Amino acid sequence: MENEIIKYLSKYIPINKELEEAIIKSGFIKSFEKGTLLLEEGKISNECYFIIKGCIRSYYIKDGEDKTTEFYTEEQAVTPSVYGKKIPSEYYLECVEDTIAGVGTPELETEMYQKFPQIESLNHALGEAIMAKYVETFAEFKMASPEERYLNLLKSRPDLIQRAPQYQIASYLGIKPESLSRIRKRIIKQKY
Amino acid sequence: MENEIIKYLSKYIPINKELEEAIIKSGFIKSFEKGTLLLEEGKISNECYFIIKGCIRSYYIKDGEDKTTEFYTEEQAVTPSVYGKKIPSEYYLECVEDTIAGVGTPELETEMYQKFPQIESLNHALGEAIMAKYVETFAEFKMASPEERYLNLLKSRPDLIQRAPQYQIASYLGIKPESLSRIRKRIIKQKY
DNA sequence: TGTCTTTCTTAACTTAAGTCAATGAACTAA
DNA sequence: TTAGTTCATTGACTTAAGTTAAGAAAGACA
Repeated sequence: MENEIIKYLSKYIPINKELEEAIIKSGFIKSFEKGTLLLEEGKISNECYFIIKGCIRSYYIKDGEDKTTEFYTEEQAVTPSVYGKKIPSEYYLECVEDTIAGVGTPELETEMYQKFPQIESLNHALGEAIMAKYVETFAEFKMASPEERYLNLLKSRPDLIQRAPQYQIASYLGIKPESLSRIRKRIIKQKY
Repeated sequence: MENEIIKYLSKYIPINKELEEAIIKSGFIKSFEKGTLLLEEGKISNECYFIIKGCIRSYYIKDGEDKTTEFYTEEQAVTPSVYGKKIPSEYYLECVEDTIAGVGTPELETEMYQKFPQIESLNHALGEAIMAKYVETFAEFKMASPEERYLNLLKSRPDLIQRAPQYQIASYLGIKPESLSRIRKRIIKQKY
């Protein structure tokens, strides 16, 4: 499993043996059971995650309802907005499946930046790429109707629809579960 | 006007005289008339902007309609998703008002990073803060109804409603101009 | 295997957004 | 100042999402 993360990172920067060993030996790769809460509302966060295998979602509880705002899957980084700060989180992070992830802390980060300054450049470049993609996702979301959003999701992340329950997908699309159910019905009808 | 940008940057990193002068002398601060297209669909982008005064919006033209996806105002950075890459843009950038902005290029960035490595750390920290805020904005958008989105905007960026025409605000909120008009009417009624 | 719980679907009804078309208001430019 | 344009509002109508409630299907677990 360490191999996967090395393979992924080497897409972005050259990784030599020394760096590779440092990453593996740091022992920062952990596994979590489905349903594990990695972060809760009101709690402080000192960990960020890089998913090697599995799925994590972020959700708010608003008006008693569970509102999923993001799904993170393989090769995605999960950085709580309050990570490393001393303010309480407004949302939850939950493992949707059994999940294996690299776990980062501010201390580990600082240590790694000092030993391997190239990592800060990597993080910078990576961050910009993620930001650009995210801005695009938001734009698409705004421009689309609920039905179009579902069709977009089917194209861009078809696996998600299998991996997460429908009521979570619904709030992720900004609609109610009943509406998603009807949208699915409508789409199937139109096909035949 | 150079003062404003120095004042802003010094919120994030200490800026000494030498760095301050380098920024000012680089002559990268320019002004644009209202209506100026800073980027067009299909064109390559080699510039990013930091707004000192004014307002820039990004919009797509989809199904013949103008869809505003973002408004950028004072102290915000505008980095086209294709900035510095050799792929054509999918959207437009337009000055909503007369605008004064710092204009960056990949060359200038590289030069500055070499002369003042602290800038890369600044950019990294800044980028993370912007990302965190953006993720939150997206989450709020998903959880809110069109009416709530408008009320949120009234609270968070009341100036925008004065500065940009309503049809642009409407698509920014993910709705049609007619609906925004009715939402406004509804809100006024409820007040009295 | 059968029970309990959670999730999904369906139906009837309400509410609000989309659409189309017309009018009114505000802004531009000759 | 007026004619032309763009933008905002309104009305009538259509469509789809929200709401509430009930029942079916699927999963979890003893």
